[in-house]
Amino acid sequence: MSIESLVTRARHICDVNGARFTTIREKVFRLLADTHGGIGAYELLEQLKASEPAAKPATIYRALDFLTEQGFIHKIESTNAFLLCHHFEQHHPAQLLICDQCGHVEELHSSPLQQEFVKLASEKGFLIQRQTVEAHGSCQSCLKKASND
Amino acid sequence: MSIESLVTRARHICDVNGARFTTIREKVFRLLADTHGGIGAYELLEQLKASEPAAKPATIYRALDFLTEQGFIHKIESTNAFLLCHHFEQHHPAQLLICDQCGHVEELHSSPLQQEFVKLASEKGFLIQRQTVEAHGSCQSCLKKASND
DNA sequence: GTTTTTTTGCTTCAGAATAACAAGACATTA
DNA sequence: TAATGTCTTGTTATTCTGAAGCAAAAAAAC
Repeated sequence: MSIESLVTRARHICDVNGARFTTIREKVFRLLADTHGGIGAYELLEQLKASEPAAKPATIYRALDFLTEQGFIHKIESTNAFLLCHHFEQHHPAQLLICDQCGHVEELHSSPLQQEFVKLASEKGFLIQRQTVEAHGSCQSCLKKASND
Repeated sequence: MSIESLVTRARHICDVNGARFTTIREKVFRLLADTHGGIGAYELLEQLKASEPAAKPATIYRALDFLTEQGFIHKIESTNAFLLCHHFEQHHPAQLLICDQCGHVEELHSSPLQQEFVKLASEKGFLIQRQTVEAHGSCQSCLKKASND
């Protein structure tokens, strides 16, 4: 999936939603798209400053808020990082597998897990509005590397 | 479950582990036990200062680190808060239901959900070492209240 | 073309967490 | 019990994360 294609899709969704995909928002979107794993707000800010020297923390956080509202990104709560979602056509809960060795993050959308969680909550009379499901550990390629040592 | 009973159990586990349940650690433990939901480190610090005026952020964070190592508390990643666990005899992954209305947090330990997550990860070749499973929404009693309006 | 809404610029501040080093308390064992 | 080593706490500073508030600018609506 090329960055340009992601940008085009994002722009289209903004049009539909009557939201404005401004220059700054697009730049932050592209920076996120260039990142293979999650990236912190302040690291994003450093990168944004290359083309927007006046950028301040509020600049980034406002862009991140916007991108979150549009469903373009997920926040990784356990690391305070942000991750571009590649399937943002509809909002969806996700499960994240975060590799502590290489930093790679894999995004999953398991219905069984999702349903199990909702069911579990409803048994307690709890209505889920949003959720955070994250695992830390080792990804396949890091496990392979480790076993070769 | 009374606070004294929790303290006794915690002290016993520390003895077994050869860890020291010092005054400060016990005080922080008790403050956590007095809280019905999660509580932030700095709010905890404010409360601790009542009996330990010299306490500083490091005081709290060190105590929290210790209590985490012993398995006495969970961190709520999505709110940067800490929660006393009432079943700390063995370390275990937990699922948290966090009510955004009243702040109540319910801790669950569902094996099916747990197993589903591990299975899902292993299908991707991912080995889970620790996890964060949190839901935000409305608890039963808040839903009931809302329906009476 | 004026008004209204949204976005951005800018400063400040609050909350969260760690680093580094000194000082004190505790445990060990000689 | 005195000396030693380890663990815990005191203290200061600093970094990271995130939000609040208000003015200026840009875009949309009328």
